[in-house]
Amino acid sequence: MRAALDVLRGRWKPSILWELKDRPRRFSDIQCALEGASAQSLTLQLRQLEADEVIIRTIYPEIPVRVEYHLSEHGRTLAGLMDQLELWGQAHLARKTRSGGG
Amino acid sequence: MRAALDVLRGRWKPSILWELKDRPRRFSDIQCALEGASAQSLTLQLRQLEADEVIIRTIYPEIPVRVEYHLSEHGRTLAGLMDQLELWGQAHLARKTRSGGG
DNA sequence: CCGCATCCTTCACGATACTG
DNA sequence: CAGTATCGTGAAGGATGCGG
Repeated sequence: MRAALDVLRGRWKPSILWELKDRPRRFSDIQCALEGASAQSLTLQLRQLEADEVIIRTIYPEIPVRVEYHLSEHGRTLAGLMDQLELWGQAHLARKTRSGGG
Repeated sequence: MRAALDVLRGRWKPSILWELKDRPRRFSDIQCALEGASAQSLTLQLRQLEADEVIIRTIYPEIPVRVEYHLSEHGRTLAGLMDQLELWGQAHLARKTRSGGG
């Protein structure tokens, strides 16, 4: 439990997994999708996820250089949980709407 | 997604859900189980979870007073995810062991 | 385009003292 | 036993400037 929380520790980690869930993404794609995250934070958290073998980083030595991130098999199972978490979030919002609006 | 992350935001929230997963717990029980959490932090996070209707607070006006917390139905589904997260954490630790041990 | 180093702000958490 | 108010700490994150 502690270990899992540690892997997810960070403002953007869950969202990063969410973004990589269906397809690989470029650095700038992720930054755009996570509107509000600075390049510095993103890089750091990306590196940590990579160190935890949750995501894989691929460099394409083109000009300009292109870098893509995708989930490892290990990371895919974790992203699946993010999926469920998102569903729970939707139910939670629906509940709050009823509570606040009615 | 954002909504779900917001509900879980806090050092001890996931662990609190974890503790309440199977049975109701008293304030001091939780504080003991989460060894390292101060009463102040615990109170705050408990209140927030209560505001999000994830947990329910029950006061027994005995002497000394007794307070119990238990999951709402809504919270139970979230705690279920914590359960899965814990399983993932175990797999992750096993992987790291292999990685570290060679 | 990608990534890193540095500086600064934010804020969540912990320790303490006190109430009922 | 449970909860509240206040103060201090430290880590996480954001802005900026530079290099490949």
